[in-house]
Amino acid sequence: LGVTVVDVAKEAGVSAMTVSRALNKPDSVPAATVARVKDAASRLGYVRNLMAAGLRANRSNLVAALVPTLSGPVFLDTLEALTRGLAGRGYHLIVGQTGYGGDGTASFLADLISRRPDGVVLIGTALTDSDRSLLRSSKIPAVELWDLAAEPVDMLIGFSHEAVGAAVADFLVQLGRRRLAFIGANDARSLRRWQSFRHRALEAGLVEPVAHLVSAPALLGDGRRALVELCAASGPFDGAFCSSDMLASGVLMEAGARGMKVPSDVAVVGFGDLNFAADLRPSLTSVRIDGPRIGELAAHALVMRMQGKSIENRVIDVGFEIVSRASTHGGSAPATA
Amino acid sequence: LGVTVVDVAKEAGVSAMTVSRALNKPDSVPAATVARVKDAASRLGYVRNLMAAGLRANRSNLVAALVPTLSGPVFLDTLEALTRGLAGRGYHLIVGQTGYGGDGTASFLADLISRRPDGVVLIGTALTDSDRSLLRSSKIPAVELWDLAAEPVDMLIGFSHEAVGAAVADFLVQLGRRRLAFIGANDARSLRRWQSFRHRALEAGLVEPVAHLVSAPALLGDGRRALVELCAASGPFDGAFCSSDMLASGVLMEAGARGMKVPSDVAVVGFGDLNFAADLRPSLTSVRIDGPRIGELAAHALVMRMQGKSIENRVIDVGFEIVSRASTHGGSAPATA
DNA sequence: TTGTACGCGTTATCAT
DNA sequence: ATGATAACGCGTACAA
Repeated sequence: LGVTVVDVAKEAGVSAMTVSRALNKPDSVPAATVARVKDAASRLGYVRNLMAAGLRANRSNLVAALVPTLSGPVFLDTLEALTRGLAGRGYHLIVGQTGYGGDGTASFLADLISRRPDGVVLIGTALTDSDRSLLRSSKIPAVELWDLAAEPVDMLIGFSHEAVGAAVADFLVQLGRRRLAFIGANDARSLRRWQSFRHRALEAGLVEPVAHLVSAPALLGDGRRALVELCAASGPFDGAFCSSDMLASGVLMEAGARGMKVPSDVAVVGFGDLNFAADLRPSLTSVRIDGPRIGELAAHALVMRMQGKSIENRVIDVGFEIVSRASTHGGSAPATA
Repeated sequence: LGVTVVDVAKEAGVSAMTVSRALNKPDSVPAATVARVKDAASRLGYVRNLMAAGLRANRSNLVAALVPTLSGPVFLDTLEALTRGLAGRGYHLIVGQTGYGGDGTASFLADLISRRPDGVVLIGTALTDSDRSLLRSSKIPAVELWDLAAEPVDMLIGFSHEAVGAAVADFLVQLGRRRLAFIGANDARSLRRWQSFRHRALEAGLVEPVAHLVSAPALLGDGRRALVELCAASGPFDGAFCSSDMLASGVLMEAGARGMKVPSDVAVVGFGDLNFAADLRPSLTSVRIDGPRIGELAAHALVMRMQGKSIENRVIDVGFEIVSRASTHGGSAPATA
C-alpha cells in the first residue's frame, strides 16, 4: 500500500502527472494512455491517498457528525440516510460521540475539525459557546438536526418540540380527555415537549397534568413502572403522552395487566412511531417524525454548500404528524383480546 | 481556519518547529515558551491539520468501520463501545455502509482504504475475495466482529452462530419440548443458527422442526404474522426459537391474543436480549450476546496492533448465554395476567 | 534550547 | 498530449 502515482507512472512508462490525470479526469487523456495507466495501477494495487489529495486541494471530502451516542434508536434512521446520501456524492462520514454529559463537547468538535471536514452535522447536540464560535470562525458549513434551535449556527433541519407537545395536548383535549399525564425521559428535548404539553393543557382549562420523568435511556420497563407509580401516587388520568414509543409500549402492557382499558380508560400517545407501534395491541397512536428525510435533506443541503452553491432556506421545518391508531381511537377494540 | 504553524510561530515570535514541539511534546520545550505558543495558538484559533500530520507520519489515526447498515439495533452497542474505546486512544472512526445487497462491497472498502486508515473493522460483513486480498496485501490490521468466520482475514472477535442454534435446541429439548419451530430473518447469520438448531433437533430424535422466515429487518409485526401462519399451516409445536427479540415479542403478543399459554403451550426463546426482554409479559428468555464487550475488545486489539504490538489471540470467542425467564420457565405466571 | 532543510503523495500551473 | 515544478501543513533528522 506504499504504491504511489510515481510507481504507477514508472510501470506505465509515463509521468506522475499523466497518471493523476488518467485516473481523475480520463477525458483529458487519450483512451489508450488511460488504459495503460489503469492497467498499471491495478497491477500494482494502487489506491489513491486521499490525505495527500486533500492536503493539496484543501478539501477533505469528509463530513464530521457529532452525536450524543450511537446507541439509542432515535437518530439512527437519520444517520443512515445521511451517510448514504453523502457516500453517494463522494463524501465519507466521521463520527464523534459526545455522550450525554453536557460539557466536554468542545474538545470533541475541535478534535473532529482537525480532520478538516468539509461539513459538520450536529444531531441532537447542545453546542457550547466556544463550539459555536469555533464553527462560525471556521466557516465550515454546518447543519443542526432534529431540533428547531432558536439561533442555529448555520443551517438547521428539524421540527419544533414545543409544537409537538402542544399538538398532542390539543389532540387529547379534542378527544375529550381532561386529566393528562406525561411520561418521559429527562433529556432536554423531551422536557421541552413536556413544558409545552403542560402549558397547552392549562391553557385549555384542564387541571395540572401529572408528570413522571425517567432518566435516559427510557426503556419499556420504565414505562411499566411509570404507570404503576402514577396510578399509586396521583389522581386518575385519562390521557397520557409518552415521550418515546418504548415507554408507551410499557404503559400499554402494564395497563393491560391492571385491567385498565385503552383507550376508554386512558388514551395513550407515543413519540417516534417506531416500527413496532402499528403492531402493538392496541396499536399505538404516535408522533411520527420523518427521520430519513431529515438525513436526506441534510446531505443535500450540506453538499450544496460544500460545493459553494448557496441554498434557499437555512432553516427547514420538516414538521411531524400524529398517526392516530387504536390506543386513542379504539372504540371497537378492547385493550385485551 | 487557514491558520498554520507558521502563523502561530510568527505570532509567538518563534519558529514553526518550536510551535510543533510546544504543542505536541511540551516537555521538550521551556514552560515559558510553551505558554507563549499556546497563547498565540488560541488567539489565532489554530487547529492542527491532521491530514498534513498524517501524511508526514504515514499514520492517519483513523479506523474504518464497514457495517451493513447503521439502522437496526444489532450492532449498535458494539459500534458505540468501539467508537468510545478508539476515541479514548486518539483514533477517529469513519463509517461505510455496504447495504445488505451482497456485492459492491469491494468499492466501499477501497473507498475507505484511500483514507489510509490505521485499522479496519468489519461488522457482520461478508467479504468478497477481492476485498480479502486487498486487506491482506495492504497489511492494515483488521478485525471482524460478531461472527466466528471459518477463515478470518486477520483478527476476529465474535461467537458461533452454530453453537447458539444447537444450544437453544438443547435448551428446549431439556425442557421436554418435542416439536420445535424457528422464526427468523433470512440473513446469513440467522440462517446458520437455524441450520444448526434444526440439525440438533433431529439429532435429539425430534420431528422435523418447522421454520418461518421473514426478510430483514424482522419487525414485531412479522413475529405476530409468523405465529398466525405457523398455527394455520403446520402441526402444533411446543417450542419456538425466534432469531430476534423483536420477533419473539410479536410472538408473545400474538400468543396472548389467541389464548396460547406461554410457556405451557409453547416455550419461546428470543435472540439478542434487548433491553425490553426482561420487562415483557411473560418476561422473555433470550440469548444474550455481550455487544459492548465485543466493541471494547475490538478497540483494544486494534489499538495494540496499530501500535505495532502483537496480540495473544487472533481469534476471540466471547460466547453467549441463554438467559432463562418466564417465557420458558414460567410455571407460576400465566401468559396473560 | 531552537532553527533549517527536506519529504510525505498529490495535483494546479505553466511550459513543452 | 505530456512533463517539470512547486506547493499544501506538518514533523523527523540534523545543525547551530
